[in-house]
Amino acid sequence: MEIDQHKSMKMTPQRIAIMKYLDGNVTHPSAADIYGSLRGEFPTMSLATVYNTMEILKEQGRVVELSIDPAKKRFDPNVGPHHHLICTQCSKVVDIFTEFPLGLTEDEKHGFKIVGNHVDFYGICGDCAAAEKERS
Amino acid sequence: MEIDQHKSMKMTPQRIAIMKYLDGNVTHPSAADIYGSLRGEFPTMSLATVYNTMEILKEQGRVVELSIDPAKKRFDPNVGPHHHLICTQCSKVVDIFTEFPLGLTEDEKHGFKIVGNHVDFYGICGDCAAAEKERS
DNA sequence: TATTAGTTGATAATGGTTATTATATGGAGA
DNA sequence: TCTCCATATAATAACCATTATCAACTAATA
Repeated sequence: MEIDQHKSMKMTPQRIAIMKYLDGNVTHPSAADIYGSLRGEFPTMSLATVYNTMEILKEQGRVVELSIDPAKKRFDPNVGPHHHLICTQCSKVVDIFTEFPLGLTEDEKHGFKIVGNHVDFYGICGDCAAAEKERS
Repeated sequence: MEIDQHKSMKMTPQRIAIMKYLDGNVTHPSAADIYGSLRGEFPTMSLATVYNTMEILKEQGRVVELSIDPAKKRFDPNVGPHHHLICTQCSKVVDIFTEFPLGLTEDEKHGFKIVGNHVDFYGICGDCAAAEKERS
């Protein structure tokens, strides 16, 4: 994520820290994750600042909001086309960059003007599988 | 949806009504949608009963919970393999039954044991496109 | 019909997100 | 560099979907 000047976005230490945190981050953090990671550096930072900043980054297309986790929003600084592997136990999300042929006929589009697509794979991640084996 | 006896599920008028409402329903309703649609018939019904019933139907595999809408959970009584067309403006969700080749190599699985997948297409539905044209 | 385990409905509690607002400040212009 | 003000921050209240609690009720079985 380019941490440069941007039209109508005043750069503050908090925003710079959030953008640095997101740059190259592949953990798909929630607002609380971001907040928690930056509290050490900015003890007075508010969760509202995180949400506010994410909203702006979203509008600028520098971040994508994911609906992957039913419990909370998660954010993805990788805005290029890619797909996700989701652990149904621990909610871990891993990026995959495989491309799939996802063409639809006009009929299959049901009158929609398609602008994008996304593939989610569900499964059990290695860590959770190991933990399960451990318990048995 | 078969509205028959089911192991460890006591059939009540409320549950029967919810299951009838879901049977063949393609609107991917939220708990509030279901509640609102049945209030006329059951003025005393509680939202808690809807959530409780959906939880049981989910456990029984008669319904799938969707994370498509960041604002609320939505439910899909169609538990067979299919994909979704999602309107980014009105959140309408339309089913499509096209099958795509979605194989992953072992490397691409990143240690996950894959159990399923789902393709979401994003776009503007016909109604929203028409409404937009109207305004301009 | 009597029994009882499971369900309902009312409502409180929870947790994530959004709104509000007084105070502080980044950054453009003097 | 200094001033000024539009905008951001932080604290916290409000909001809303979901979950938890529990006393009263009831479907299912004997």
